[in-house]
Amino acid sequence: MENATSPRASDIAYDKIRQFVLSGRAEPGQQLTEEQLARISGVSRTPVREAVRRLENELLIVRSDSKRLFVADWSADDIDEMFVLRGMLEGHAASRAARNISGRQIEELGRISDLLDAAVRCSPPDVSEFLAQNRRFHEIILEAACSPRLSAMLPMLVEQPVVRRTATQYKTEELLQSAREHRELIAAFTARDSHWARAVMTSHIRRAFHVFSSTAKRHKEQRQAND
Amino acid sequence: MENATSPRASDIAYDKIRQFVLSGRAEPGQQLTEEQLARISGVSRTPVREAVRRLENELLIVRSDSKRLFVADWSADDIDEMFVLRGMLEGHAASRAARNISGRQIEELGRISDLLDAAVRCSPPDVSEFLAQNRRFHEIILEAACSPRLSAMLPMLVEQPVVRRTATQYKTEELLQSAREHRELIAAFTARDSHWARAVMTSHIRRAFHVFSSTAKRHKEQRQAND
DNA sequence: CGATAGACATTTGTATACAATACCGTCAAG
DNA sequence: CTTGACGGTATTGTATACAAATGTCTATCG
Repeated sequence: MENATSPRASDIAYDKIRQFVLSGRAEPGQQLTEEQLARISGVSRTPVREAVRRLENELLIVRSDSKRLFVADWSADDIDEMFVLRGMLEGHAASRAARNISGRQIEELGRISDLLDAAVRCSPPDVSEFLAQNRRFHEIILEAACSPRLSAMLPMLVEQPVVRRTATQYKTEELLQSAREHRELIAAFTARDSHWARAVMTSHIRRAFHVFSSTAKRHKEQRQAND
Repeated sequence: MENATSPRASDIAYDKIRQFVLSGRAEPGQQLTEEQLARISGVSRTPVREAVRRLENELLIVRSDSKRLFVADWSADDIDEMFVLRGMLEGHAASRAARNISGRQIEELGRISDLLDAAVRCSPPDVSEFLAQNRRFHEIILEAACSPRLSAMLPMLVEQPVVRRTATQYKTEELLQSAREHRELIAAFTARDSHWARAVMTSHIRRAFHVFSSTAKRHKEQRQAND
């Protein structure tokens, strides 16, 4: 089990800075100084630097030509590609998971799937609960995939702002479809069918992309209409 | 006094430690202490820690249950998967590159390809030169792919020991085939055919995998025969 | 004899001070 | 005006000292 409240100052810094960036309190492109981040997270610059390294690796923070820190700013192309890569890698993870997953893990996925259904079925749908369980679901698959490399690479493709923006825009029918896909994944795992699992997962991510990009477009149009 | 130029100490540490690990002076699974690494790289522990973070991210170094450092030890499955992921990601990079690559970059690839041919054709083939130019070739494609994410992820899949072990085992015919594939990639880029580029690249990596795994097997048999 | 608590040694984590470097406004020369 | 050199200021980089934690060994008790 993971320890959420880690005593390491560098982990505290990581969480706080990540939160700071993802919550939107920091503008994309804005400069960040180590000292400012140290103040925000309540520790000294040393652990902040370690945290920044990690965030930099996830491309949430970028370093300028020389060493100054800025909040990352993603282009439309960046986001498109994130989904493409996620499709490939999560598809691969699902494929591996289908070969390695334990009965216990499949049961766990079933329980989570029940919670997902519950979150969708109440009215209004509990999107935040849906997101939390969705994340757990994907984490278990990643774990079952038994690949340190995937575990290292996927976090940089599953940035919260995109995830959140996607799911908060789901209509109920879309959430239901998503829940159905989770069920189908479980079926593929139960059958130990790696091709099936890969295909379902790829399509799952791909659909999320289209939901995302259509709502992003709608948003943009609304912004332009307000000017 | 150590260095005429003044690159960052953390970069020096990164290079030295990486070298130390990859050169085989460090046994897989061996423990590394920060102080030892500081001695090796001639800087203090602070930059060493930053270097270690990077190497840890590339999975060249791993952290134990609690925070002690060890030289990574790859299983056969790890290596298999590295090649699978490389195939996917480099294939994707080639696909993107086919859409974005500039004329200048294609010319550059042509020049490198000439050097590759030259390295293969002399006798005995200059494997080390081949490797260097091969790396440049792939770097240019990665650059042309214009994807910070790919640029961040691929380094953790292209670990020198595997690359070196693969290429040093190439027979001349295999090197020639590799050079031919590079030419075909250039053709695909010139035609701006992203599907072609992806297919050639995927097959290129896949073939490297089989060369690698067959020679690894041969090595293992020889070792067993010696016992 | 085995288990275990506790002291000691080793290693990692953090804060701070100071050094090196990059940025930016100012001013002088062309 | 533009340009380029200069210097002050802000920011990052490094070393060191010390704190916290982890591992290990031994002595003692059951």
